[in-house]
Amino acid sequence: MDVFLETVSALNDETRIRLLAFLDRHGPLCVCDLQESFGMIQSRLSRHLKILKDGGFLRVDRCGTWGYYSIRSPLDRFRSEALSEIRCLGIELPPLKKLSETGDCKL
Amino acid sequence: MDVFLETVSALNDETRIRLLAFLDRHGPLCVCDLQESFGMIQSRLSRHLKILKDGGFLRVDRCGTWGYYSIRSPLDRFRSEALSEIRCLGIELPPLKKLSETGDCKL
DNA sequence: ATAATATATCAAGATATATTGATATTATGA
DNA sequence: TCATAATATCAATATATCTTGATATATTAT
Repeated sequence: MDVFLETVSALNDETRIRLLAFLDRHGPLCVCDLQESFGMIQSRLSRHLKILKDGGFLRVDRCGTWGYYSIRSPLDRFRSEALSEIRCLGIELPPLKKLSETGDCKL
Repeated sequence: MDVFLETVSALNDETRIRLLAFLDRHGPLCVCDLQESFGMIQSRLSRHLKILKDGGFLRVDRCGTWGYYSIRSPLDRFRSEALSEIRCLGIELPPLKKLSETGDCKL
């Protein structure tokens, strides 16, 4: 029950749905990229990304001081169905503004 | 986005998850049956049932003064997958205490 | 018509979640 | 080592949701 509720409550926020849609479209991004793209302050993004990660939707690849967030793969049936729903919503997303470089990190 | 959020937030409550599991198991029940089975006050149940109905999970069949709630059928993919998850949670449910009678109503 | 029953809705207080600004942590480069 | 940059966490406030008791609506029985 707790795990399911954690998954559901991760979905229960418009900001997080938009972040999922954005990461689904633009692949691994770090907090500063999202900060620039969405015009949100860093602590807000960091918090929502943690909730999405704990909810089983995202993975993080650390690369020095950068943390690259991306959709976890494979997703289980429920989370994957949730992502399909989100794809079908036709959400308007901001343009990607990428500041970070992957350098020699393997993503 | 609004419809999806309404669906997700309907799932985002332990009481409602238990109600879904209970109605899934025991078929159409009215508020007074659930009140007796769960030992909850009527206004609380009525509110949660409305949220589940608005979220697309339940239907209501009126039968005089009784309102019989049951899982809507067919459910779309996402809601159906959510219900599957709930079935797999192995939630402990209270025993059914049925007060109402369907009489000549067609359920 | 009146009383009794089932349900829905409302208002107030309690609890949870989101947002912000400040601070802490960690890694990189001079 | 020291300064800088990216990220995470904390504390305070704002906002949303849940619970409860009271009231309103609607149907049935007397």
